[in-house]
Amino acid sequence: MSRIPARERRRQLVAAAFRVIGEEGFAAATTRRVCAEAGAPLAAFHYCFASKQELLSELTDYAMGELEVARAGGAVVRATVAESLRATLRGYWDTVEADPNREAVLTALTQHALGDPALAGVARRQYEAYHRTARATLTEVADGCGVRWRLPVEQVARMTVVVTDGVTVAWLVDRDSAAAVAVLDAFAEQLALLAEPA
Amino acid sequence: MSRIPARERRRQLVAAAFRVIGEEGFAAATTRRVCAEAGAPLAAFHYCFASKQELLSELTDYAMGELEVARAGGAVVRATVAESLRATLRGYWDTVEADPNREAVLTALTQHALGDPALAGVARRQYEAYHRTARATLTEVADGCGVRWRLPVEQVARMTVVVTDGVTVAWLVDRDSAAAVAVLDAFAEQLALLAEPA
DNA sequence: GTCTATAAAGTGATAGAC
DNA sequence: GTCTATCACTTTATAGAC
Repeated sequence: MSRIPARERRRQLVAAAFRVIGEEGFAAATTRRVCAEAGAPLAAFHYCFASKQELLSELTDYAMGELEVARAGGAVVRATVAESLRATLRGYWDTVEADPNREAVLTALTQHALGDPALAGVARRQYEAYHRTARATLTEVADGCGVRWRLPVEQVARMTVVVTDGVTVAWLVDRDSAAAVAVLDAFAEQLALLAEPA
Repeated sequence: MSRIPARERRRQLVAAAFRVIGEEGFAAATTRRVCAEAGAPLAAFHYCFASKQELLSELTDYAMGELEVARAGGAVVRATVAESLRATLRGYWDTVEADPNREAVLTALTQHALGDPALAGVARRQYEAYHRTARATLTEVADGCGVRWRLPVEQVARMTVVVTDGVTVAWLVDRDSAAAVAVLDAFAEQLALLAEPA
């Protein structure tokens, strides 16, 4: 019938798993459910992936890639550091609200990886990517505003990841957007105090 | 054989589920695995609980109770607000490091509840409890130090939950205790700036 | 109340026809 | 390569002996 290349099938299945987990949670992502979502027969699964774990591993890469696309142009430079940080964090927030499922998938993957020793490295790589992104963005903002961080940028980056991650999870639970933005704005002001003229 | 009251059996099974999820992740918590962990036969499960979901619901209450016990005497009052907040947050952190599995279970339950509409209320209640606890602790600290919060205490509480939750998840992933404490200390200083003389 | 044994449904993974 | 049909196993949940 439809002669779809395996490469393309893989992509479809990963994207389908992404949607299923985002909308119905990790437990719903059975091979059957994923194949149905992709419009593929069940058997397609195992001639595209050696195992379900292989799909999950590729899914993590895919989700991180989606993240990188969404976060592109992360740093925003304005007149002051405080304003720049606020705009940057609001930019982050727009990417969350634009696609909440992506965040739900990422937190689900983290959680799953925590329980599975075979995937422990996956969660670590995920957070290292978060930290790397935050570090780059913070450096860009500081450079653009002609300031430097009073603390090691690694530490400021971790604070930022902690806050964005925490805000996101809290929002996934109660969907209180106003509260989320208020926290991010307050954090932007506090972060600005950690900068000094270069 | 062992004539154990159902009430006690329930307690044992909930505690067993708690341990299994904490150590091996949510997916490992099958009825079999939980019963084995509790030293109970498989059939014990269904004359203690109508369904697995009933256990999970009770488990959430149990975990929240454990949390309340661990966090008892949360507020610490010292000479200054900054010192008080730092001591209080470090007290929080001690409870995390003393029993990391409790936190792992709570994040796993949150994650699971996010995907299951039938349990959406569970996650919300969980976070409401977090916010309530944070609000009470922050109020206690402010009163003890003779200051008041510049922002509505609800917002300061949400900031605190965001940070503690974020720090905890990041630590569950990479177990970097020094980084966790550094973030909490920095946050304590920043929070102190949100207080003014009463 | 307590257990062994088993049912009924769902799971990841394959065999084998086309 | 692609699919139908099915395997081997695990899951939640029950029956029925003691």
